[in-house]
Amino acid sequence: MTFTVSRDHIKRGELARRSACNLETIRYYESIRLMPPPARTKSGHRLYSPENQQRLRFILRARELGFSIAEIRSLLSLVDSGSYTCGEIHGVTQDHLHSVSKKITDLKKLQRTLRTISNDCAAGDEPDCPIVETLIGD
Amino acid sequence: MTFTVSRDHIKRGELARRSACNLETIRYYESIRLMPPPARTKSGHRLYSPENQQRLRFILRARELGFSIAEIRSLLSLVDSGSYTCGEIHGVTQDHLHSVSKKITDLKKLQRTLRTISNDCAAGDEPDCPIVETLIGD
DNA sequence: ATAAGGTCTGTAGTAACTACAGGCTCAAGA
DNA sequence: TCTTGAGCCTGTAGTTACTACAGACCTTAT
Repeated sequence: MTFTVSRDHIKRGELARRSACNLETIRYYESIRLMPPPARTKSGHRLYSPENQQRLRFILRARELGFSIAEIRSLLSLVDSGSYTCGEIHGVTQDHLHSVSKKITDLKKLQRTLRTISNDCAAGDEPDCPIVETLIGD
Repeated sequence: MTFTVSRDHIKRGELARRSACNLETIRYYESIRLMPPPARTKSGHRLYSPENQQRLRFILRARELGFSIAEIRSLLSLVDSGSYTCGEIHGVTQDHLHSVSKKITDLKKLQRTLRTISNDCAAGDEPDCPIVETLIGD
């Protein structure tokens, strides 16, 4: 068993390097219980099993897709339960997709407003600026 | 002068109400020096002058346009200098506009990816989910 | 006079990390 | 073997832009 451990298990720095994740982030995920407490060497260094490594990859991929920690926690607890359905996972994904779509809508509105007020401005050397007028208001 | 003060000046609660701003946010803006330290009553209650009120409106409008505190600080210091040009204000606005546009681009890419993986999923009662497969990876 | 509500200060909490400081431990070269 | 530099450990503070208390004081109306 110890043989297996020393063969497959890697330390935090190596895990960070392989997964292109910040070193401290791994410890952070452990502190918020997204990652389980890993095995340790006699002197206290963390040792990550292949399962640990796969779990971190899962988290990082979900993060790249913009899932929040709370959403990742939902996804993980579904997967951890061992009896999730496609529909449950799909639900979490759809919720996230809707929030992304809403953000896009909001930002586009902002973009239009900014373009409008920016176009009103000649961007010259004049000391009066219509953008400032807009911000000061009536 | 004291006459003018008691007539035009309002307290924090009233300012919050009139500007539809959270009460604590006003104090926060003072703490980070976006708002100047206002006059006080003898017993220490804050009294906001019309200029103070205008400044808060400026900040809130800029915030609605998505400007960060740092950007609002830039805008305000330009205005405070008394000798800003249209071009300078336009520059800050354009920078912000570009960051908004970039966020939209990034979110759209995310949206496409999420739609793709979401569409791969039948969302049924099956225990195998292609979304999970994607997240676990190879 | 008293009760209710407004204001004061300082501090802690939010999301999701990131970056230290100060102290061990480990591995490789002289 | 000794040393030295890299890596790892813990705990804590900083980031953004607020928001929400607690406990004390002030103000206003009845």
